[in-house]
Amino acid sequence: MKTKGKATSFDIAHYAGVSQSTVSRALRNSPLVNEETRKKVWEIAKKLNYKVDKNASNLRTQQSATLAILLFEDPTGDESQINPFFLNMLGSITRACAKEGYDLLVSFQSISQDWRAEYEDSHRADGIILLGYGDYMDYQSRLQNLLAQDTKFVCWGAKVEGRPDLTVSCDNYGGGQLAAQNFISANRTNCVFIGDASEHSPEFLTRFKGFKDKLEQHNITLGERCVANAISTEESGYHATHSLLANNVSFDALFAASDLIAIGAIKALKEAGLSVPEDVNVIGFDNIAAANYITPSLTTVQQNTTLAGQMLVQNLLALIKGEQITDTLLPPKLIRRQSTS
Amino acid sequence: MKTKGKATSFDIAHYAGVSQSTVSRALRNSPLVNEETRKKVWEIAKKLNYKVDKNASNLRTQQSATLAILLFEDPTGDESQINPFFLNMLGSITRACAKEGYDLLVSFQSISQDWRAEYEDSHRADGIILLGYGDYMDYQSRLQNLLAQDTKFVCWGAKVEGRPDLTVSCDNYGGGQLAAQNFISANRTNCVFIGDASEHSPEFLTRFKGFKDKLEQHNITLGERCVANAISTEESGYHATHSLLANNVSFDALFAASDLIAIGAIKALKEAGLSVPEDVNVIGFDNIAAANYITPSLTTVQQNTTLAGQMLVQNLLALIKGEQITDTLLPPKLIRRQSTS
DNA sequence: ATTTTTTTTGCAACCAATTTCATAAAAGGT
DNA sequence: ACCTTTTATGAAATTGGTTGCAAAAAAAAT
Repeated sequence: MKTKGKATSFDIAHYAGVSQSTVSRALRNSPLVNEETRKKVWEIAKKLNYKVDKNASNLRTQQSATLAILLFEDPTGDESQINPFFLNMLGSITRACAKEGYDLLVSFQSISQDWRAEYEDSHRADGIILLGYGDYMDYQSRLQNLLAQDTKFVCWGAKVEGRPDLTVSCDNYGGGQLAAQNFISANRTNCVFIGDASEHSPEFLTRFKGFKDKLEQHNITLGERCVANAISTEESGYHATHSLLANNVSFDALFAASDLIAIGAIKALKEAGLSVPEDVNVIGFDNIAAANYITPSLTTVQQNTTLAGQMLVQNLLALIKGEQITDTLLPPKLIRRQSTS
Repeated sequence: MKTKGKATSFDIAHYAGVSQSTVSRALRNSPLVNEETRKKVWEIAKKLNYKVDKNASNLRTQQSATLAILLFEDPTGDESQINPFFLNMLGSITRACAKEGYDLLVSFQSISQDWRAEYEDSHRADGIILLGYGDYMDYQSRLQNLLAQDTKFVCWGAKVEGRPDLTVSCDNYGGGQLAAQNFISANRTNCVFIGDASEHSPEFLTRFKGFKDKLEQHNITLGERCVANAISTEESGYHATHSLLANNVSFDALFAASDLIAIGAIKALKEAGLSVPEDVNVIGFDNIAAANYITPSLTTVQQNTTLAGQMLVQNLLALIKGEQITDTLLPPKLIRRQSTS
């Protein structure tokens, strides 16, 4: 038994002495075909090493059993390094997809450029997952576009009031509160926040709000001078902390909007002769692998990436099925390590 | 202008008052169509937000502009953590694909199970990239299968004599030599190696060989007792080093087959009251992010993941085009940090 | 033996593009 | 004006499955 090129269902039909439709039915285990026939067809299919042509199949059925993920690059534009947190998310999303029998198309996107969010339009994918920090203000009109085209998609990240996209996110507000509570318990009341606390980074802003509100509940106010802007990189965290110190802001507790920022901050503190946690308590956000490796190891608000991946996929699939779904908020968890006392 | 459902080329044809064939040609910028017609078609296409249906297109052209990557899980079976080195590779491969205008299908695979390497057979992808450590002996027959089916694929990892697959890999032998050379220069001659130095992990074995050969060139022999078996995890590295110490093997230089192993090793050394680098010099392999964050920071043999991703994609595309390609060996580079003196 | 019901099967339309081939229209040459 | 060449277009076949519909075959009921 031999074939030139790839075997098709017609080849099988020929060898099995049945029609091609019957082959198709047999292979999809349709109850319409006789048990014997089914067996014969499967046997021959295996012998010919036949595989359904997904293009043909998808074309006919108008679906693809594939999801796409758009990863928005960090604003750094740094070619070499990808934010480890998102790499983690990518891993868990891939796993979640596999579990549901879906394939995953991966694509990196520059925020600045036009999205190549054509996957769903071009029938490559049944739905899209959007993932990434960055200036969310840019997204707005594009999200509207996706909605207008009735594209199925879910976003990772903060829910923004008035934005109609479906999101899965960590409870950033609660996470900020956790950090504040920890400082309060340790009686560290001279707090600073490092990170972009503007509407350009809704996640960071929400973390900041939770942090600030919890502090205020305990009559601690966070002055303007106690907030230093930073994007989610080590360098940015380093510089922000550095300038804070240069401005003679004194503090004994530092909450960073992300672990990378925290790592940079610790470096700046050390260089300034301050010790962590004795002089300054530090808490980060994400719980990336490095948080456990640095010295002192970093206390941080963990985002459950495994669960996040699962929920993103699950919600997207539900959305595709036409079910009514709502935004999902995942509980954060404080991982205590050496950087807090 | 409105459409129910997605617009097709027929819709455009209708609005443009031309045939569907002409629309297809116009959109693909065929020189066969008149400039005016082309413009009109493009305009209408944009207005209708038309996107070529990839399923139909791929079905007809028998190609997909998509590559697939199979990531083999670490033998640990640990659900939560993915080897950061491979995550990095995934990132750089994704980038390389994007640069070449290809999409990437990602799939995690358990080595134990049957591969779902059907992407190419089922016309989902034009070629496959295989990535992962693990027991390569298992792969053998499966690789043969792929070859028999004329599937286009390239592997990341050590070239194994007699195995006919095309590989892109780091010069592991040279990397091992680099490590040895460094120890020799520092006059550290009581060396040990941690990692699976068997044919089950050809990469590790090659690193070991390079290490051992270079030492022997300087009349230093590496006894059997100086090799401790470990897979590529922190825990495994910890335990291997621990048992080495328990067996009273004394050494002043340790070469780990991977950074994760090295990190575990350093932990074990510290616990045994040994200091790094004073008592023991440690060198790892990979240069994962954590290598830079641990204390002392880890001297390691860097694998250039960016280049690796590019070469994998580049070679695979060449292979698909039918070009003659050869195995690629990438130069390793020693990154000196605090763990060596 | 005949009718009714159930189980299997095949024909052919369909999905949305690409591409070959034939042909019409326009341009160029004498 | 007539023939040749060039340019632009459309009709229709093709890709490999899936599925509605009609019909044949088998089983059950009368």
